[in-house]
Amino acid sequence: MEVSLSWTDERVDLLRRLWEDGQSASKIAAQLGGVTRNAVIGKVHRLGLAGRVKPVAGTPATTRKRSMRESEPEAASVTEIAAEAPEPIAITSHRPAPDFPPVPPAAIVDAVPLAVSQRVTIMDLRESMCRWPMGDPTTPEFRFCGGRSITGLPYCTHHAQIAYQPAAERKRDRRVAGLR
DNA sequence: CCCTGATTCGC
DNA sequence: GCGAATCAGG
Repeated sequence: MEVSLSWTDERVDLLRRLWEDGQSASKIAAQLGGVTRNAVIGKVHRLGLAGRVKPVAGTPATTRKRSMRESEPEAASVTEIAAEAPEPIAITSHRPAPDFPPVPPAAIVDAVPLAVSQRVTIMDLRESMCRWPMGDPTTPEFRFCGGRSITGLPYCTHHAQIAYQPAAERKRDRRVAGLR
């Protein structure tokens, strides 16, 4: 049967946690899988938990940009008033985020479909590079994927999908290598 | 150029 | 309700 990747309770719940945890929409999308960051943002708004980082009133960033598609010179009202409103929200100090699986299960490490990457040694590994382990870490032949990693995550988009498969989907969802 | 979230609107 | 396209900004 086809598991339609929609906003199930589980996925919405995960979305909530990650968002409130300060994760960016693109990272959340990468971990959810099957959705774009736009989808995530859209959902976040629909859930009513948007406006995470609220700039203090008076900040240039507060300047509301409306009328993108519509050149209608609408009088600013609700939006601006809302922007002026006091912030009851106590800014929860930056949590380094409980972070997720540091390393993928050894099981898949062996089954890694090395194909796209160039593989680098730990010497050449940079912050922006995928840390997906390839080979036996105890041997000098050990390498990392080295592909362009999602900022904030240790893996490239390809390996992130493998490492962060939602438990719900994982059991039968094998679309690992087939995204856009 | 990389990224961020915000908004609109056709579906 | 959903999310691509778009916008605005860092």
